[in-house]
Amino acid sequence: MSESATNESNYTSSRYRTPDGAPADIVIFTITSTERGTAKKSLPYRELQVLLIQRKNWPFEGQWALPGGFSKETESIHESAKRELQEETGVENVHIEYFNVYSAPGRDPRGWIISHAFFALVNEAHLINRKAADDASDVRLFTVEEALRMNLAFDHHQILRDALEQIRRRMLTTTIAKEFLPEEFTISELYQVIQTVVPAFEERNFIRKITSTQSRKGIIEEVRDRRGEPKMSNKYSQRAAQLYRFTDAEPQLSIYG
Amino acid sequence: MSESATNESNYTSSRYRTPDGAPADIVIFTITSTERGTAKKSLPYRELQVLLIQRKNWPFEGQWALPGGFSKETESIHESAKRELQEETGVENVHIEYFNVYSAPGRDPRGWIISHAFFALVNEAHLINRKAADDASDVRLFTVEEALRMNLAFDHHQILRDALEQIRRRMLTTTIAKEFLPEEFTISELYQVIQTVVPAFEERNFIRKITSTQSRKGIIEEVRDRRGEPKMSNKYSQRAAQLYRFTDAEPQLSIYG
DNA sequence: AGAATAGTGTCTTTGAGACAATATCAA
DNA sequence: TTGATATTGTCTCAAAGACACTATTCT
Repeated sequence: MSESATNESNYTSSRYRTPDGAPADIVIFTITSTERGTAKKSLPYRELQVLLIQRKNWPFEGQWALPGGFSKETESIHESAKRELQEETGVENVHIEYFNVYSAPGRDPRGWIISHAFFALVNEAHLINRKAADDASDVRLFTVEEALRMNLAFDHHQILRDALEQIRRRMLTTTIAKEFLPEEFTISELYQVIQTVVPAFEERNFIRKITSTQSRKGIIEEVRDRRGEPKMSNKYSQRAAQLYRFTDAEPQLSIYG
Repeated sequence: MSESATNESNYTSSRYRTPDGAPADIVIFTITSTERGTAKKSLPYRELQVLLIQRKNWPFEGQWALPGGFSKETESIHESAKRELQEETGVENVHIEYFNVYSAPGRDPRGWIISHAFFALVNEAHLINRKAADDASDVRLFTVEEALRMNLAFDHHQILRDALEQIRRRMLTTTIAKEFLPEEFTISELYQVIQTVVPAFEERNFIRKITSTQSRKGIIEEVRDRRGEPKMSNKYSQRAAQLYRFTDAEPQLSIYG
C-alpha cells in the first residue's frame, strides 16, 4: 500500500470513505440420506442440501438468504465465519473454506458492505439435533436445485452458484468427500457421495481404479481388525462389502504428467 | 446476514465499529530471461521475480512491500486490483487472480484494515519500458528467494508465501504457463517455464507425455503455416524445434479417474 | 428363485518410465 | 567436428476401458 499519510501523528483514515462492514457469509452444505422403502437392504437416497435462513429485517425482509454476520475487529474473518457457523448449526471443527469476496458496488442497500464467502461441509449426523429443533422455524435445509430456483437476498444466488462450482471441483481434486462420510465407508458409499455432489461423475470401473493404489498413491486404504482380517460391512447389502478409510495422503495432481 | 436493524428508516451501520479500509495487494510475478554467454545458440537463464515497492510513509517507512491500495466504494475489489496493477506497471489485460483475504487483528498499525490479495502474471515483454524508467527508483523486481529473505512490511511475507504456493499449484493444474510464454513456443520453453516456477518439477519424457494428446486431451497443439506445413523455430538451437500453442481446452483433473 | 449389492476375469489398447540412439546445423 | 538442442526407437510393465460373469445372503 503506497497511499495516504506521512506519519503516525497526522494519520487519519477517516479522510477517506471507509466500508460499512465486512461480513462473512457461509454456504453450509450437507448430504441427507433417506431410506428407500424397499424390503431388502439397499443404498439410501442421497441429496445435496444447503442451509438458508429467512430474513426478519430490512433489507430483503422475508426473503431467504445465506447465514452470515458482520465480522468484528477483534477477530479474523475466518474466525468470524467459524463463530457464525457455530451459532447457526451448533457444530464446530468441521471443514470450512474461504472461496471468494463479493464487493460489487450496490450489492447491499445498507451501504458499502464487502462480503467474504465461505463454504462449510457438515455431516448430516451433526445436524440432527438442530433439524428437529428448528423444523418449523426460519432456518431450513433446501436442496441445491430448490435454492437455486429461489429469489435469494443480496447476491446470494451468485454466491451459491460459485460455492457449488467450488465444491464440485474440490470433490474431484481433493479428499473432501470424507467430510460427508463416516470414518469407515464402503466403495459404493464413496461413489454415491461423489455422484451426489457431481451428478456428471461416472466411472465404470470405479472400484478397480480407486483400489489400484499405484496410480492414486493410496488416498484410501482397507480397514482391518486387530487380527489383520479385512473389516467388512453389510449395512447396505446382503453380501458384505470391504470397509475403507481415507489415509492422510494428499493427492498431487498435474496436467503435465 | 441475520443481524441488525429492523427497517430502512432507523438503520444505521454506524452503531457498529466498521473497518478502516479494504485494500487490494498484488503479488506481481514475472519471469526474466537472460542470455547465457555461450557462443552457440542456447536456452536463456530464467528466473521468477516479484515486484516490490519501497514505502515512503508510516507505517513501515523505508521497508519494501507489495504494491496495493485502498479500494473505493465505486468499484469492486477486483476492479481496484486491476487499477492498481495498471498504475504500478502500466499493463492491462493480464492474468490477475484473487486468492485470499488477510484480516488478522493488528496486521496493520493504521487500524482495522482487511487486505485482499491477488497475484498477477506479467510477461517480461510488458515490463520492459517500465523497468528502464524506474531502474533506480523505489520500484524493483526481486527474485522470489531474495524477496522471501527480506523483512517485508505488514504481513506481506505471509502473503508472498501463499501467492507462491498458489501459482505453483496452478502452474501444474491449469494452463497459466501461457502467461509467461509467447503465443507460439517450443516444448523446451514450456518445460523451462514450468521448472522456473516449480523447481521440483521433473519429467523425463516430457515431450512424449505432453504430445500424447489422448491423455492430456489436447491442451496444446502444433502450429502449422498456411500450407499446412509444421511451423518450426530455431531460436534456441541449431536444429529447428516444432512450435506449439495452447488450445482453448481447459484441463479437467480428478483423483478418482 | 429373485433382488440388491459386491465384487472378479479377461481382453485390448494406451500410456508411463527408462535410456540409448539419432537428427540438425551453425560456428 | 563439436556442441547444443530436439527428437525418435525400443523395451517393459502398469493402467484404462469395456462388459460379461460370479459371489453373497436375505426374503
